Amino acid sequence: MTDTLATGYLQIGEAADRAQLTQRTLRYYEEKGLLAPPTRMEGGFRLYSPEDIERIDRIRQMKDLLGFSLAEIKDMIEADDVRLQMRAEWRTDADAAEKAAKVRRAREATLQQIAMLDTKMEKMAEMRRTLAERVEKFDVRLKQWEADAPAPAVSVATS
Amino acid sequence: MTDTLATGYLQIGEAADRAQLTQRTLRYYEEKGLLAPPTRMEGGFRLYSPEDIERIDRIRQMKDLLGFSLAEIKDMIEADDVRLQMRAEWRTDADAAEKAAKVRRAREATLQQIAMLDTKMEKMAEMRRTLAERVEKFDVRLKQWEADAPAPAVSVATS
DNA sequence: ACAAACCTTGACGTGCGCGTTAACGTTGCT
DNA sequence: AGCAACGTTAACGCGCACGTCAAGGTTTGT
Repeated sequence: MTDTLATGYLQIGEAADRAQLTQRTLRYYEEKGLLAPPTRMEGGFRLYSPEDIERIDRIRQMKDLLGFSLAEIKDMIEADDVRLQMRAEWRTDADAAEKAAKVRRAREATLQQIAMLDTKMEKMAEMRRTLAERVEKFDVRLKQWEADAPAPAVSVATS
Repeated sequence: MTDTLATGYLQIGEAADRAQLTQRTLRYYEEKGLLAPPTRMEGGFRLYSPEDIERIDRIRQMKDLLGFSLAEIKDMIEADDVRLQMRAEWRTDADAAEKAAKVRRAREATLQQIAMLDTKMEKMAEMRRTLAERVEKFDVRLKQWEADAPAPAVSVATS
């Protein structure tokens, strides 16, 4: 229960608990290159920075939401790498326009992710419409069969 | 290339092609109870009705869109069963209010599916917002580093 | 100094969602 | 009747995403 060096760094147990994942999963993600190797204590214990924690949460989010493979997710979070590097390593502007190119690529990748989110959401909206129609047809059938309903009608927004 | 009995019935090959799945996958879905055993020709060849085809497509849609397990999808399409039964077996109203109960359960299930779609879409919208913000931050960084951009700015809707 | 809690790296096991032969039967056309 | 195209079941295999020991090292509190 120690706060792990007073800073926001966490050992793998706490990190796993907070992300609703297991330690095994975090190590596995590291193996697969989804997570950068975190810093370690002298004894070898992993120490996850707040940025690491943030990234872990984003991975879980993408996994739960989109249902992609880890390989696909790995590709998608390259943009995330750049963003996290911007936070830390950025005043170390040794090389010049090379980083700008990186940022541009990250920008493009993010735009593509937005586009794919849009198409997914559009398809889900379509699915929602057909489901709502279906509910209304059920309602019609039910009112057709019986005059009095035990539960009052619950309205469903039709698009 | 024969039209398979002039009606809309399809053999497994054609059915698989249209749904962008393999024959193996269709048989597997049948094994797992996602697909009802279709009618057969005298020799044992599977014949999928238009309703079967429709259902196959819905399963694929759900798999691609939601990223659920087949077991979860199986639960979700119980409501679909009722709907398809309404089309065919429904003038055979031998038992009375028992079917009404079925319809009510299907209705409830469909409502729950709509609710889960809504929460998923909300989360995706949130993700979209953070991605859009991220793009803008990239843009700021880029304009900060260079005065002229080779590609003109592409606007991203902010929520 | 010692124990309890926490961590480490292997390495093997597991469930899912199919892919892939193998061996064989059916259909449709000529 | 024969052949190509299409289908059948059964069984084994495989990659993914971890779960689950095993055997040992580290940290922390007392």
